[in-house]
Amino acid sequence: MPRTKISREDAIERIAEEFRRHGYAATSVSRIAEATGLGRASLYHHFPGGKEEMVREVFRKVGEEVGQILGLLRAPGDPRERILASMHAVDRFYGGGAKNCLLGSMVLSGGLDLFADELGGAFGAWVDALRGVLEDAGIPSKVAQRRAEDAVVRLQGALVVTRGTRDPKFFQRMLKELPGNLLEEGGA
Amino acid sequence: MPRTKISREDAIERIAEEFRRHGYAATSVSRIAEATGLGRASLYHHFPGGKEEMVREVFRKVGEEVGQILGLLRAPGDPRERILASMHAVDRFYGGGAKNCLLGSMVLSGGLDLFADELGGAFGAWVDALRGVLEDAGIPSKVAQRRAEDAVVRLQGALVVTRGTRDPKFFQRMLKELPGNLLEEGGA
DNA sequence: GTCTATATTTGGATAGAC
DNA sequence: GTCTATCCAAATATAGAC
Repeated sequence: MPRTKISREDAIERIAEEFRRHGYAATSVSRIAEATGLGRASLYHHFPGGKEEMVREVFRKVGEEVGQILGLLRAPGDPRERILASMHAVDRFYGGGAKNCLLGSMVLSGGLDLFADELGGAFGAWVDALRGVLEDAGIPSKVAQRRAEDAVVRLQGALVVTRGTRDPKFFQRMLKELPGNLLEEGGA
Repeated sequence: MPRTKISREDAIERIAEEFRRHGYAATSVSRIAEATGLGRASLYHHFPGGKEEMVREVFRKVGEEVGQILGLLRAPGDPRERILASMHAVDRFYGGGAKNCLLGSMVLSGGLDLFADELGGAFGAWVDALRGVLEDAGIPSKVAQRRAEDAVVRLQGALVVTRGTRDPKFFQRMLKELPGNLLEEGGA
């Protein structure tokens, strides 16, 4: 049998799910121990910095995954195809709406004070990548910026409402309509 | 001088602000004591049920305020005027984007388990009131429902992003554009 | 109604055996 | 790497004097 019951990356993945579900403050180390099956003391062996190191590692891992999605937007190729590919990735990333957004959770759960800069930067990275692909589609920079911001707002809102109502339709619909909203001919 | 330093309703208002800012789990009774100037033991005198009663009272009060706003939507009169009046009220209610949505906070901060039904119902009440005013404006029921849901999603998203980026423009813009989005001629 | 003091529990974190 | 035991701080909550 393996030395460790669970790999570090798998543990971080489970910890991430706890933070997404319950927010920063409500996620106790005991809870994390249960979720990972690792025992409190073992957790401190793997993450000597305690809860703060755990959440930092979660940010790092989630950041990498988001980076993959943004990479799809930045890749060469037809803008519409890039957007559709990224939407597909977003769907998987959020488990079809079942998973919360870590950013949103942290914003509303006491984690904001600790990670204010990271949070602001993450929202900005999304907007920048979306604006870039829209510019590639020939959309003027100012319009592209506005639509990109609107898309991020809708994504966040759909996740919150989906979770609050426990009805995934809000997330699913938003995902389906976003490409059209982003690329439409109209002025706004 | 008055018997009490602060009225019950004023205290609840301040407690609400703490829950909005920090979420349920991160809002300690000590923090509430500071925010209200009431002292921990006094708080338990006013709210024998402790933290849970405090948050219930907050829900009740915020619910009343939201009821006022929804009343503007349900009132007789020109639909556009009713929407504009409610948007103005929403602006005040959220302090121009400075105040978080209690619903959103509770959804992501450990309060969800305790108040799942209330939360779902509150989102539904918003959608129903908005759909009603749009139907009064002659918009078909199905389209009205969809636009109403979209408006609630945008509102929640704008509040999250505004708070995460500490830039009120997301909220302000959403508020300004919502009446047009709701009433536009187009198909969606 | 408010205060001091305190009981009780939980959470974060560490030490040291294995 | 994991475990038991433990420390310490903070949090919820209560008792009782004023």
